[in-house]
Amino acid sequence: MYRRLLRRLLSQGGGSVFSHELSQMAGNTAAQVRRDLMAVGALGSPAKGYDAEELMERIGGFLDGVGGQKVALVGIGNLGRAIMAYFTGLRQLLEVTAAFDNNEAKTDRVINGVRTYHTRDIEEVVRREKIAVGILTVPVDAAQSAADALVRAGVGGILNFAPVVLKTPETVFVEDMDMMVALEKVAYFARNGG
Amino acid sequence: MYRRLLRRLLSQGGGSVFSHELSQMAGNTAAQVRRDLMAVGALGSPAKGYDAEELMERIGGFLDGVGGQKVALVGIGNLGRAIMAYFTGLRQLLEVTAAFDNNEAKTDRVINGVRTYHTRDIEEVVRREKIAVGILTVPVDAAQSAADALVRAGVGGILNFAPVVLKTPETVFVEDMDMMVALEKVAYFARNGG
DNA sequence: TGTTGTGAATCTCTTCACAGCT
DNA sequence: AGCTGTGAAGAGATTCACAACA
Repeated sequence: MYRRLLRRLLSQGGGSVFSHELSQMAGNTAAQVRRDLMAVGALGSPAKGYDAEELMERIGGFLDGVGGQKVALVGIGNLGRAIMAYFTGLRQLLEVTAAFDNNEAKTDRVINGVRTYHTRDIEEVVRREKIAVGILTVPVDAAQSAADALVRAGVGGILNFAPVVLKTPETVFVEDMDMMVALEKVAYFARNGG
Repeated sequence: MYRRLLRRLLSQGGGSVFSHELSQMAGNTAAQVRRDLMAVGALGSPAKGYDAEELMERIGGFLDGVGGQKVALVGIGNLGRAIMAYFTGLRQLLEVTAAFDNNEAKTDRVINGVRTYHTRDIEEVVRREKIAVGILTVPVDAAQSAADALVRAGVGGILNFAPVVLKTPETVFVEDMDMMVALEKVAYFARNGG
Protein backbone atom coordinates (compact mmCIF):
# COMPACT_ATOMS: atom_id res chain seq x y z
CA MET A 1 0.00 0.00 0.00
CA TYR A 2 2.79 2.39 0.85
CA ARG A 3 4.28 1.55 -2.51
CA ARG A 4 1.14 2.76 -4.24
CA LEU A 5 1.09 5.96 -2.27
CA LEU A 6 4.74 6.58 -3.01
CA ARG A 7 4.23 5.92 -6.69
CA ARG A 8 1.56 8.59 -6.79
CA LEU A 9 3.68 10.92 -4.74
CA LEU A 10 6.63 10.56 -7.07
CA SER A 11 4.48 11.14 -10.14
CA GLN A 12 3.40 14.38 -8.54
CA GLY A 13 6.97 15.43 -8.05
CA GLY A 14 7.32 14.78 -4.32
CA GLY A 15 10.84 13.61 -3.50
CA SER A 16 10.55 12.94 0.21
CA VAL A 17 7.92 12.52 2.91
CA PHE A 18 7.55 12.72 6.64
CA SER A 19 5.89 9.87 8.50
CA HIS A 20 2.95 12.07 9.41
CA GLU A 21 2.37 12.89 5.76
CA LEU A 22 2.41 9.22 4.77
CA SER A 23 0.08 8.40 7.62
CA GLN A 24 -2.32 11.02 6.30
CA MET A 25 -2.39 9.32 2.93
CA ALA A 26 -2.56 5.82 4.36
CA GLY A 27 -5.21 6.49 6.97
CA ASN A 28 -2.71 5.57 9.68
CA THR A 29 -0.85 7.05 12.55
CA ALA A 30 2.65 8.41 12.15
CA ALA A 31 3.97 5.89 14.67
CA GLN A 32 2.51 3.04 12.67
CA VAL A 33 4.19 4.27 9.52
CA ARG A 34 7.57 4.50 11.23
CA ARG A 35 7.20 0.95 12.62
CA ASP A 36 6.24 -0.41 9.21
CA LEU A 37 9.15 1.30 7.53
CA MET A 38 11.50 0.01 10.19
CA ALA A 39 10.41 -3.50 9.22
CA VAL A 40 11.63 -3.09 5.66
CA GLY A 41 14.87 -1.50 6.80
CA ALA A 42 14.11 1.95 5.51
CA LEU A 43 15.50 4.97 7.20
CA GLY A 44 14.78 8.63 7.03
CA SER A 45 16.35 11.76 8.27
CA PRO A 46 14.81 14.06 10.85
CA ALA A 47 15.41 16.90 8.46
CA LYS A 48 13.85 15.65 5.21
CA GLY A 49 11.86 12.61 6.27
CA TYR A 50 12.05 9.57 3.99
CA ASP A 51 13.33 9.64 0.44
CA ALA A 52 10.53 8.34 -1.76
CA GLU A 53 12.70 6.54 -4.31
CA GLU A 54 14.83 4.85 -1.72
CA LEU A 55 11.73 3.85 0.19
CA MET A 56 10.22 2.20 -2.88
CA GLU A 57 13.42 0.22 -3.32
CA ARG A 58 13.44 -0.93 0.27
CA ILE A 59 9.84 -2.07 0.11
CA GLY A 60 10.56 -3.80 -3.19
CA GLY A 61 13.56 -5.57 -1.74
CA PHE A 62 11.40 -6.81 1.07
CA LEU A 63 8.25 -7.80 -0.86
CA ASP A 64 9.50 -8.92 -4.26
CA GLY A 65 11.86 -11.84 -4.35
CA VAL A 66 14.91 -11.92 -6.57
CA GLY A 67 12.92 -12.50 -9.74
CA GLY A 68 9.23 -12.35 -10.54
CA GLN A 69 6.52 -14.87 -9.79
CA LYS A 70 3.96 -16.42 -12.09
CA VAL A 71 0.29 -16.60 -11.21
CA ALA A 72 -2.45 -18.95 -12.37
CA LEU A 73 -6.13 -18.12 -12.29
CA VAL A 74 -8.78 -20.82 -12.00
CA GLY A 75 -12.36 -19.95 -12.94
CA ILE A 76 -12.98 -17.66 -15.90
CA GLY A 77 -16.32 -16.15 -14.92
CA ASN A 78 -17.11 -12.49 -14.44
CA LEU A 79 -14.96 -12.34 -11.36
CA GLY A 80 -12.06 -14.15 -12.97
CA ARG A 81 -12.17 -11.87 -15.98
CA ALA A 82 -12.38 -8.79 -13.79
CA ILE A 83 -9.30 -9.90 -11.93
CA MET A 84 -7.38 -10.71 -15.08
CA ALA A 85 -8.16 -7.31 -16.52
CA TYR A 86 -7.18 -5.77 -13.20
CA PHE A 87 -3.80 -7.42 -12.87
CA THR A 88 -2.78 -7.50 -16.50
CA GLY A 89 0.13 -5.25 -17.23
CA LEU A 90 0.05 -3.74 -13.77
CA ARG A 91 3.07 -5.32 -12.17
CA GLN A 92 5.53 -7.16 -14.28
CA LEU A 93 6.90 -9.00 -11.28
CA LEU A 94 3.56 -10.65 -10.62
CA GLU A 95 2.16 -11.89 -13.88
CA VAL A 96 -0.94 -13.98 -14.58
CA THR A 97 0.34 -16.41 -17.18
CA ALA A 98 -2.37 -19.07 -17.31
CA ALA A 99 -6.10 -19.26 -16.73
CA PHE A 100 -8.26 -22.37 -16.34
CA ASP A 101 -11.92 -23.23 -16.73
CA ASN A 102 -13.87 -26.42 -17.21
CA ASN A 103 -16.10 -24.88 -19.86
CA GLU A 104 -14.56 -25.92 -23.18
CA ALA A 105 -15.91 -22.78 -24.81
CA LYS A 106 -13.48 -20.74 -22.75
CA THR A 107 -10.37 -22.85 -23.12
CA ASP A 108 -7.51 -22.85 -25.65
CA ARG A 109 -7.83 -19.16 -26.25
CA VAL A 110 -6.17 -15.95 -25.19
CA ILE A 111 -8.23 -13.69 -22.95
CA ASN A 112 -6.81 -10.42 -21.74
CA GLY A 113 -3.46 -11.57 -22.97
CA VAL A 114 -3.66 -14.71 -20.85
CA ARG A 115 -3.55 -18.24 -22.29
CA THR A 116 -6.53 -20.36 -21.19
CA TYR A 117 -6.59 -24.11 -20.56
CA HIS A 118 -9.01 -26.76 -19.40
CA THR A 119 -9.15 -27.36 -15.67
CA ARG A 120 -7.98 -30.92 -16.12
CA ASP A 121 -4.59 -29.60 -17.19
CA ILE A 122 -3.95 -27.48 -14.11
CA GLU A 123 -1.38 -29.81 -12.66
CA GLU A 124 0.63 -30.22 -15.85
CA VAL A 125 0.64 -26.57 -16.94
CA VAL A 126 1.29 -25.10 -13.51
CA ARG A 127 4.18 -27.46 -12.95
CA ARG A 128 5.64 -26.91 -16.39
CA GLU A 129 5.43 -23.13 -16.18
CA LYS A 130 6.70 -23.08 -12.61
CA ILE A 131 3.71 -21.07 -11.43
CA ALA A 132 3.98 -20.18 -7.76
CA VAL A 133 0.63 -18.66 -6.91
CA GLY A 134 -2.98 -19.56 -7.67
CA ILE A 135 -6.11 -17.41 -7.70
CA LEU A 136 -9.39 -19.26 -7.17
CA THR A 137 -12.49 -17.66 -8.67
CA VAL A 138 -14.60 -20.78 -9.14
CA PRO A 139 -17.99 -21.65 -7.63
CA VAL A 140 -17.98 -23.23 -4.17
CA ASP A 141 -18.37 -26.81 -5.34
CA ALA A 142 -15.34 -26.64 -7.59
CA ALA A 143 -13.07 -24.85 -5.14
CA GLN A 144 -11.59 -27.69 -3.11
CA SER A 145 -10.74 -29.88 -6.08
CA ALA A 146 -9.16 -26.95 -7.92
CA ALA A 147 -7.16 -26.13 -4.81
CA ASP A 148 -6.02 -29.74 -4.59
CA ALA A 149 -4.80 -29.62 -8.17
CA LEU A 150 -2.89 -26.40 -7.53
CA VAL A 151 -1.33 -27.87 -4.41
CA ARG A 152 -0.33 -31.06 -6.23
CA ALA A 153 1.29 -28.88 -8.87
CA GLY A 154 3.35 -27.26 -6.15
CA VAL A 155 2.05 -23.72 -5.73
CA GLY A 156 3.14 -21.99 -2.53
CA GLY A 157 0.06 -19.86 -2.04
CA ILE A 158 -3.58 -19.45 -3.01
CA LEU A 159 -5.77 -16.36 -3.12
CA ASN A 160 -9.22 -17.81 -2.55
CA PHE A 161 -12.40 -15.98 -3.54
CA ALA A 162 -14.69 -18.96 -3.04
CA PRO A 163 -16.72 -18.89 0.18
CA VAL A 164 -15.30 -22.12 1.59
CA VAL A 165 -12.58 -22.94 4.04
CA LEU A 166 -10.01 -24.77 1.93
CA LYS A 167 -8.21 -27.80 3.28
CA THR A 168 -4.56 -27.51 2.34
CA PRO A 169 -1.24 -28.66 3.76
CA GLU A 170 0.10 -26.00 6.08
CA THR A 171 3.08 -25.39 3.84
CA VAL A 172 0.68 -23.67 1.44
CA PHE A 173 -0.37 -20.14 2.33
CA VAL A 174 -4.05 -19.38 1.79
CA GLU A 175 -5.60 -15.91 1.84
CA ASP A 176 -9.37 -15.71 1.80
CA MET A 177 -11.21 -12.86 0.11
CA ASP A 178 -14.70 -13.52 1.30
CA MET A 179 -17.02 -10.92 -0.18
CA MET A 180 -20.11 -12.16 1.58
CA VAL A 181 -18.42 -11.95 4.96
CA ALA A 182 -17.01 -8.54 4.06
CA LEU A 183 -20.43 -7.23 3.08
CA GLU A 184 -22.01 -8.53 6.27
CA LYS A 185 -19.27 -6.84 8.23
CA VAL A 186 -19.93 -3.52 6.53
CA ALA A 187 -23.69 -3.91 6.99
CA TYR A 188 -23.14 -4.64 10.67
CA PHE A 189 -20.96 -1.64 11.33
CA ALA A 190 -23.10 0.59 9.12
CA ARG A 191 -25.88 -0.07 11.59
CA ASN A 192 -23.92 -0.34 14.82
CA GLY A 193 -21.66 2.65 14.29
CA GLY A 194 -18.13 1.87 13.21
CA MET B 1 -18.68 -17.71 8.48
CA TYR B 2 -20.03 -19.93 11.21
CA ARG B 3 -23.45 -19.31 9.78
CA ARG B 4 -22.37 -20.76 6.46
CA LEU B 5 -20.85 -23.80 8.10
CA LEU B 6 -23.97 -24.35 10.14
CA ARG B 7 -26.18 -24.00 7.12
CA ARG B 8 -24.25 -26.77 5.41
CA LEU B 9 -24.26 -28.85 8.54
CA LEU B 10 -28.02 -28.58 8.88
CA SER B 11 -28.58 -29.48 5.25
CA GLN B 12 -26.60 -32.62 5.92
CA GLY B 13 -28.80 -33.50 8.84
CA GLY B 14 -26.46 -32.53 11.69
CA GLY B 15 -28.44 -31.18 14.62
CA SER B 16 -25.69 -30.22 17.04
CA VAL B 17 -21.94 -29.64 17.09
CA PHE B 18 -19.08 -29.55 19.51
CA SER B 19 -16.70 -26.63 19.46
CA HIS B 20 -13.88 -28.83 18.24
CA GLU B 21 -15.97 -29.99 15.29
CA LEU B 22 -16.81 -26.43 14.32
CA SER B 23 -13.18 -25.43 14.68
CA GLN B 24 -12.29 -28.25 12.28
CA MET B 25 -14.63 -26.82 9.67
CA ALA B 26 -13.64 -23.23 10.30
CA GLY B 27 -9.89 -23.77 10.37
CA ASN B 28 -9.85 -22.54 13.96
CA THR B 29 -9.12 -23.71 17.44
CA ALA B 30 -11.88 -24.98 19.68
CA ALA B 31 -11.16 -22.24 22.20
CA GLN B 32 -11.59 -19.61 19.51
CA VAL B 33 -14.95 -21.03 18.54
CA ARG B 34 -16.17 -21.00 22.13
CA ARG B 35 -15.06 -17.37 22.57
CA ASP B 36 -16.78 -16.33 19.36
CA LEU B 37 -19.98 -18.07 20.31
CA MET B 38 -19.87 -16.47 23.75
CA ALA B 39 -19.87 -13.11 21.99
CA VAL B 40 -23.21 -13.77 20.34
CA GLY B 41 -24.66 -15.13 23.55
CA ALA B 42 -24.93 -18.72 22.38
CA LEU B 43 -24.65 -21.51 24.83
CA GLY B 44 -24.15 -25.21 24.49
CA SER B 45 -24.30 -28.17 26.75
CA PRO B 46 -21.32 -30.28 27.72
CA ALA B 47 -23.30 -33.31 26.63
CA LYS B 48 -24.48 -32.36 23.14
CA GLY B 49 -22.43 -29.33 22.26
CA TYR B 50 -24.25 -26.49 20.51
CA ASP B 51 -27.64 -26.81 18.86
CA ALA B 52 -27.19 -25.80 15.23
CA GLU B 53 -30.59 -24.15 14.76
CA GLU B 54 -30.37 -22.17 17.94
CA LEU B 55 -26.85 -21.14 17.07
CA MET B 56 -27.96 -19.79 13.70
CA GLU B 57 -30.62 -17.75 15.43
CA ARG B 58 -28.17 -16.31 17.92
CA ILE B 59 -25.75 -15.31 15.21
CA GLY B 60 -28.62 -13.84 13.21
CA GLY B 61 -29.82 -11.86 16.19
CA PHE B 62 -26.35 -10.45 16.58
CA LEU B 63 -25.47 -9.74 12.93
CA ASP B 64 -28.76 -8.88 11.31
CA GLY B 65 -30.62 -5.89 12.67
CA VAL B 66 -34.34 -5.89 13.17
CA GLY B 67 -35.14 -5.71 9.48
CA GLY B 68 -33.05 -6.02 6.34
CA GLN B 69 -30.69 -3.52 4.77
CA LYS B 70 -30.52 -2.26 1.22
CA VAL B 71 -27.29 -2.13 -0.71
CA ALA B 72 -26.20 0.02 -3.66
CA LEU B 73 -23.46 -0.94 -6.09
CA VAL B 74 -21.46 1.70 -7.96
CA GLY B 75 -19.53 0.63 -11.05
CA ILE B 76 -21.06 -1.92 -13.42
CA GLY B 77 -17.92 -3.46 -14.88
CA ASN B 78 -16.89 -7.09 -14.79
CA LEU B 79 -16.30 -6.91 -11.08
CA GLY B 80 -19.56 -5.15 -10.36
CA ARG B 81 -21.51 -7.66 -12.38
CA ALA B 82 -19.73 -10.56 -10.73
CA ILE B 83 -20.65 -9.18 -7.34
CA MET B 84 -24.27 -8.59 -8.32
CA ALA B 85 -24.58 -12.14 -9.59
CA TYR B 86 -22.90 -13.34 -6.44
CA PHE B 87 -25.14 -11.55 -3.99
CA THR B 88 -28.41 -11.76 -5.85
CA GLY B 89 -30.94 -13.97 -4.17
CA LEU B 90 -28.41 -15.17 -1.62
CA ARG B 91 -29.51 -13.35 1.47
CA GLN B 92 -32.83 -11.64 1.53
CA LEU B 93 -31.79 -9.48 4.46
CA LEU B 94 -28.99 -7.88 2.49
CA GLU B 95 -30.29 -6.97 -0.92
CA VAL B 96 -28.63 -5.05 -3.74
CA THR B 97 -31.45 -2.81 -4.90
CA ALA B 98 -29.70 -0.28 -7.13
CA ALA B 99 -26.62 -0.16 -9.33
CA PHE B 100 -24.91 2.90 -10.81
CA ASP B 101 -22.59 3.59 -13.71
CA ASN B 102 -21.64 6.67 -15.69
CA ASN B 103 -21.83 4.82 -18.99
CA GLU B 104 -25.28 5.62 -20.38
CA ALA B 105 -25.35 2.31 -22.21
CA LYS B 106 -25.58 0.54 -18.88
CA THR B 107 -28.15 2.72 -17.15
CA ASP B 108 -31.94 2.62 -16.98
CA ARG B 109 -31.99 -1.13 -17.29
CA VAL B 110 -32.35 -4.18 -15.11
CA ILE B 111 -29.23 -6.30 -14.76
CA ASN B 112 -29.28 -9.43 -12.62
CA GLY B 113 -32.59 -8.25 -11.26
CA VAL B 114 -31.07 -4.96 -10.17
CA ARG B 115 -32.26 -1.58 -11.41
CA THR B 116 -29.46 0.53 -12.89
CA TYR B 117 -29.11 4.33 -12.81
CA HIS B 118 -26.66 6.96 -13.89
CA THR B 119 -23.97 7.87 -11.39
CA ARG B 120 -25.26 11.42 -11.18
CA ASP B 121 -28.39 10.13 -9.47
CA ILE B 122 -26.62 8.30 -6.65
CA GLU B 123 -27.54 10.84 -4.02
CA GLU B 124 -31.21 11.03 -4.94
CA VAL B 125 -31.85 7.30 -5.41
CA VAL B 126 -29.88 6.16 -2.39
CA ARG B 127 -31.64 8.67 -0.19
CA ARG B 128 -35.08 7.87 -1.57
CA GLU B 129 -34.64 4.12 -1.25
CA LYS B 130 -33.06 4.41 2.18
CA ILE B 131 -30.04 2.41 1.12
CA ALA B 132 -27.65 1.86 4.00
CA VAL B 133 -24.59 0.30 2.41
CA GLY B 134 -22.56 1.00 -0.73
CA ILE B 135 -20.26 -1.24 -2.73
CA LEU B 136 -17.61 0.52 -4.78
CA THR B 137 -16.37 -1.29 -7.89
CA VAL B 138 -15.31 1.70 -9.95
CA PRO B 139 -11.86 2.59 -11.32
CA VAL B 140 -9.51 4.43 -8.97
CA ASP B 141 -10.16 7.89 -10.39
CA ALA B 142 -13.90 7.64 -9.86
CA ALA B 143 -13.76 6.13 -6.38
CA GLN B 144 -13.49 9.18 -4.15
CA SER B 145 -16.27 11.15 -5.85
CA ALA B 146 -18.57 8.12 -5.83
CA ALA B 147 -17.81 7.63 -2.14
CA ASP B 148 -18.60 11.29 -1.51
CA ALA B 149 -21.97 10.90 -3.20
CA LEU B 150 -22.76 7.82 -1.13
CA VAL B 151 -21.77 9.61 2.05
CA ARG B 152 -23.86 12.66 1.17
CA ALA B 153 -26.78 10.32 0.59
CA GLY B 154 -26.32 9.02 4.11
CA VAL B 155 -24.96 5.48 3.82
CA GLY B 156 -23.47 4.07 6.99
CA GLY B 157 -20.83 1.89 5.39
CA ILE B 158 -18.90 1.26 2.20
CA LEU B 159 -17.28 -1.90 0.85
CA ASN B 160 -14.47 -0.53 -1.26
CA PHE B 161 -12.81 -2.54 -4.03
CA ALA B 162 -10.94 0.40 -5.51
CA PRO B 163 -7.24 0.53 -4.63
CA VAL B 164 -7.39 3.91 -2.92
CA VAL B 165 -7.65 5.03 0.65
CA LEU B 166 -11.02 6.75 0.80
CA LYS B 167 -11.48 9.94 2.75
CA THR B 168 -14.74 9.71 4.65
CA PRO B 169 -16.18 11.10 7.88
CA GLU B 170 -15.43 8.70 10.68
CA THR B 171 -19.11 8.00 11.21
CA VAL B 172 -18.99 6.00 7.98
CA PHE B 173 -17.49 2.52 8.18
CA VAL B 174 -15.20 1.59 5.30
CA GLU B 175 -13.93 -1.91 4.54
CA ASP B 176 -11.25 -2.24 1.90
CA MET B 177 -11.01 -5.29 -0.37
CA ASP B 178 -7.70 -4.65 -1.98
CA MET B 179 -6.99 -7.44 -4.44
CA MET B 180 -3.59 -6.16 -5.43
CA VAL B 181 -2.44 -6.03 -1.84
CA ALA B 182 -3.96 -9.47 -1.20
CA LEU B 183 -2.14 -10.96 -4.17
CA GLU B 184 1.16 -9.45 -3.12
CA LYS B 185 0.63 -10.87 0.34
CA VAL B 186 0.02 -14.36 -1.06
CA ALA B 187 3.02 -14.05 -3.37
CA TYR B 188 5.18 -13.00 -0.44
CA PHE B 189 4.17 -15.86 1.82
CA ALA B 190 4.23 -18.34 -1.06
CA ARG B 191 7.94 -17.59 -1.28
CA ASN B 192 8.77 -16.98 2.35
CA GLY B 193 6.85 -19.90 3.79
CA GLY B 194 3.60 -19.07 5.47
C1' DT C 1 -15.37 -39.37 30.55
C1' DG C 2 -15.64 -35.47 27.59
C1' DT C 3 -17.41 -30.92 26.98
C1' DT C 4 -18.68 -26.07 28.10
C1' DG C 5 -17.76 -21.33 29.97
C1' DT C 6 -14.35 -18.40 31.37
C1' DG C 7 -10.62 -16.34 34.42
C1' DA C 8 -5.72 -15.93 33.82
C1' DA C 9 -1.62 -16.13 31.09
C1' DT C 10 0.41 -15.33 26.84
C1' DC C 11 1.16 -13.45 22.57
C1' DT C 12 0.70 -9.78 19.09
C1' DC C 13 -0.12 -5.31 17.53
C1' DT C 14 -0.53 -0.35 18.37
C1' DT C 15 0.45 3.81 20.67
C1' DC C 16 3.19 6.63 23.75
C1' DA C 17 7.00 9.21 24.74
C1' DC C 18 11.45 10.72 24.47
C1' DA C 19 16.62 10.68 23.51
C1' DG C 20 19.32 11.88 19.66
C1' DC C 21 19.96 14.20 15.50
C1' DT C 22 19.83 17.96 11.96
C1' DA D 1 12.08 23.44 16.42
C1' DG D 2 10.65 19.28 14.56
C1' DC D 3 11.55 14.83 13.03
C1' DT D 4 13.26 9.89 13.35
C1' DG D 5 14.09 5.43 15.68
C1' DT D 6 12.81 2.71 19.29
C1' DG D 7 12.29 1.06 24.16
C1' DA D 8 8.38 0.69 27.15
C1' DA D 9 3.56 0.83 28.08
C1' DG D 10 -0.91 -0.24 26.71
C1' DA D 11 -4.68 -2.51 24.24
C1' DG D 12 -6.47 -6.48 21.91
C1' DA D 13 -6.70 -11.01 20.58
C1' DT D 14 -5.64 -15.84 21.27
C1' DT D 15 -4.61 -19.76 23.91
C1' DC D 16 -4.26 -22.25 28.25
C1' DA D 17 -6.20 -24.64 31.79
C1' DC D 18 -9.57 -25.94 34.85
C1' DA D 19 -13.91 -25.86 37.71
C1' DA D 20 -18.62 -27.15 36.87
C1' DC D 21 -21.49 -30.14 34.78
C1' DA D 22 -24.12 -33.96 32.11
